[in-house]
Parts: sequence; structure tokens; C-alpha cells
Amino acid sequence: MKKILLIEDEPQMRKNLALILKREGFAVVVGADGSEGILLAKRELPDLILCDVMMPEVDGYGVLGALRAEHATETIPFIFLTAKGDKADIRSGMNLGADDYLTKPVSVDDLLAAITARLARSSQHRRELRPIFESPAPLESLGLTPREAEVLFWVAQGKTNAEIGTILGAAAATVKKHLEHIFEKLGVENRAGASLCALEELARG
Amino acid sequence: MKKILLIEDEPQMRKNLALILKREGFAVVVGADGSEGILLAKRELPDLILCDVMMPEVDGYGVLGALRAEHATETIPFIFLTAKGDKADIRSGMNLGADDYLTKPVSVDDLLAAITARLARSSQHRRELRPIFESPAPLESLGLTPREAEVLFWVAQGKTNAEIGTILGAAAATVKKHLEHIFEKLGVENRAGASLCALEELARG
DNA sequence: GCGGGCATGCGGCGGACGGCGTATTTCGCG
DNA sequence: CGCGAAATACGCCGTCCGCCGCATGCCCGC
Repeated sequence: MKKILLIEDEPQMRKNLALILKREGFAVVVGADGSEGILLAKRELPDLILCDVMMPEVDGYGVLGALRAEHATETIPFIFLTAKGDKADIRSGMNLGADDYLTKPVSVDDLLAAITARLARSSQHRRELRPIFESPAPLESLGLTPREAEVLFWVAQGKTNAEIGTILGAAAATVKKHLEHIFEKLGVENRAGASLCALEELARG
Repeated sequence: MKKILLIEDEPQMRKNLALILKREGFAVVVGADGSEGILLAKRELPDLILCDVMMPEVDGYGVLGALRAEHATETIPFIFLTAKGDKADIRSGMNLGADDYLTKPVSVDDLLAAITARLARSSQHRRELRPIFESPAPLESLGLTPREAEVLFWVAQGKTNAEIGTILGAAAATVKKHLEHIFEKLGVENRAGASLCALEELARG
């Protein structure tokens, strides 16, 4: 049975989510704030962590950073829970090595889909491709608009269109559209080629 | 109507191929050796070039190199015609910027498929993804077998599975199988991630 | 000689991707 | 104010990708 650590400071939300997860047959461990979450993560070594971003004292980024810094916990799939509108913050979160994020209010389906997707992927431990870029800005020198640069930025981290849509708070269709323009501008045919262009640019700039 | 330049020193082969192409409604220009081919390419600026590899004096590589060195001709799709068994040579040819190659004897279907595919793609000029690597060998230090290294080598140049199959003289299915192993070994999920690992290795080694 | 790693091949499946068309909203610049 | 570029979004469609299982042949080392 898979063990999930839920870190959420708001009592009602915590209760609801825990209930949902238990009903799905997960073993659920709950932490009420960042510090407790970190302790629990290290002790329980859960299969996956759901963590609120906005918490007093140690926030979600703090938790993620702490866990990614230690060997025992660095590969545990980590999903952020955030309120709508934190989009800007999300990017740094993803850069720290978060695997996904969900915007509250969360639909049960989305929650379970994200969890099962992550559990499936993490069964084979993945390598961290990170942090090649600090910011998408340099990519604009390839003739891209700021938004296109952001898309390419994430493409070059190996993200899928759907993931990028989630990160940027746009529809996957929009990401595809941006990608069309990017391919056109870079003269490549697919995301792999675009990634390579991005890296070239990085190496040059 | 699309204009195709055919460079082939063997008279019978030249005649046959020209006939096939004409019957398909292409305007065909023929050159009997490398030097003539280069001249014709510059003068006629064809939409696509079919070029034999083995020719006296200036061979296929010479032609390709000459055309890629000049602005007017550098983006013309270039397809090699080679005899079975030249596989090793092909790789350097592809690195020079060839778009495809066909092994003689060529089936009419393969020939036309390759041509139409190339014409379709070249309608929007593509960027040459730099020859980043000289040889696949360094990639073996990632724990890959020689063959897997070769596959990754081409993946990192933005090639598609089918293209890689053609280059290595293996079935596309085999390339996919190698890729499965590569993903496993590198701990990534897709070709983009694998490319990045390859470049990382390159930068380090 | 027998196991095990390697290379090769095939086929199927579902999902992701890429191309294309279309349309609306937003925003900056003249 | 109005134009145009950028960003957003949706749908269709064919292809490529990634995953899985299976099978064969080779060669090397124990």
C-alpha cells in the first residue's frame, strides 16, 4: 500500500484531503505545518508528498528545499497544493524539483490523477535534469516572445505540453500553439530540436 | 513543378532514375559526376538533389560539402544514394547535412516517399542542429552499449526514430527498443531528457 | 555448454505530439 | 482611437513516441 504524506495547515482542508486519500486506499500521514512535514517526511519516507505552498513559518518551498537537500528524501515525488493566482511562484517551485502542482480548490479526479501519474512515473526513479537555466529570459534573444521563451524554457527541461500548461496556467492547446511558433522561428521540427537550440543559445550566451 | 537534380555517374542507373522521376511529374536535371553536379546545382537551384556517393573525382561528400558551403545552395534538401554496406560512411554524410539516404537498389516507392517527405519538410527551411558530437563513443561512459550510444548520438542531433533506423541500417522498431534501454539507464522519460543527459556528458567529458 | 548480456526484429496499444484552421482577448504603439 | 502583434483557446487529424511482450541469434565468460 502506498504511503502519502499530506502537509497542510488549514484544518478543514487537511481533513477533507486525508479522507479522500484514505478512501482510495492510501496510507495517509498528515503534518500541520512545514517543520512537522519535514520531520514526518524523513521519518516516514512516504511514497509521495502533497504539500501546501502557503504555510506560516516554513512554507512549501522550504519543505521542498529541505527534502531535496537530503539523500533519503530527494527523490520522493512532491506535489504542491496552491491557491489560484500563485502562478509566478510556481515556476521557482518547479525549478526546485517539484513534480506537479494542483490549484485549490482541487477536484478529486485531478488529485487522484496527479497522484497516480506521479506514483507510476516514480516507480522507476528518474534523474534530475535540472537546473540548466535560471530564467527563460536569455531565450528571447533567439527571436522569441517572452511567453514563447517561457515555453521553450520548460520544454528544455523535458516537460510535456500538459505539464507546461499547468505550470504557466494556460491550456495545453496554447502551449502547442506557442510551440508551433517556436519551431517556425528556430527552424526545427520537434521539441527535441528546440531543446538543443535552447542549449546552444545557453552555451553561447 | 518541382525540379530535381540527379547526380549519378553510372549511365544505366542515371537513365532509370531520371525516367522514374519524370514519370512522376518532376523536372529532372542530370549530372554525370560530382563536378558537373555542383555546377548544375548552383545554376539550376533545384528543389531537391539526389546524389550518388561513390563517384570518381568528386564524390557525394564532396558535392554535399561544396553545396553546404554556399548560401544559395545550403538549404537544398540533399539525399544520398549509396550501395548497401556503406553504413559507416553514412554517418559522416549525415553530419555534413544530408537529409536522408537511400540504399541501392532503390525501390521506386522508397525513392518517391523519401523525395516527397523531404520536399514537404523543406518547404519551411530548417536549421542545422550543429554537429555537437564527433563520435558516439563518449556516450558509452554513461553506461550505454556501443549501439545504444550510437542511437543516443543521433537522438541528440534531433533525429527521429525512423531516420535513425535508416542511418544505422536497422529497423525503426529496433531503435525504439534501444531507446527503451537508454531511458532506463539514464533515468529519463523521453528523448528530450536523453538528449540533455548526452549534452551534459559531453560538457563534462 | 550454458547462462547472460547484447543486438535485432515484430506487433499492438494508448497517449503525446505537430500541423492547420479559426477565433477571441489583451495590450502597446503610433 | 485603431491597428497589429501577442497570447489564449478549441478542435481535427495523422503521425510519432514510449511501453510492453515476445522471439531469435550471437558471443563471451564461467
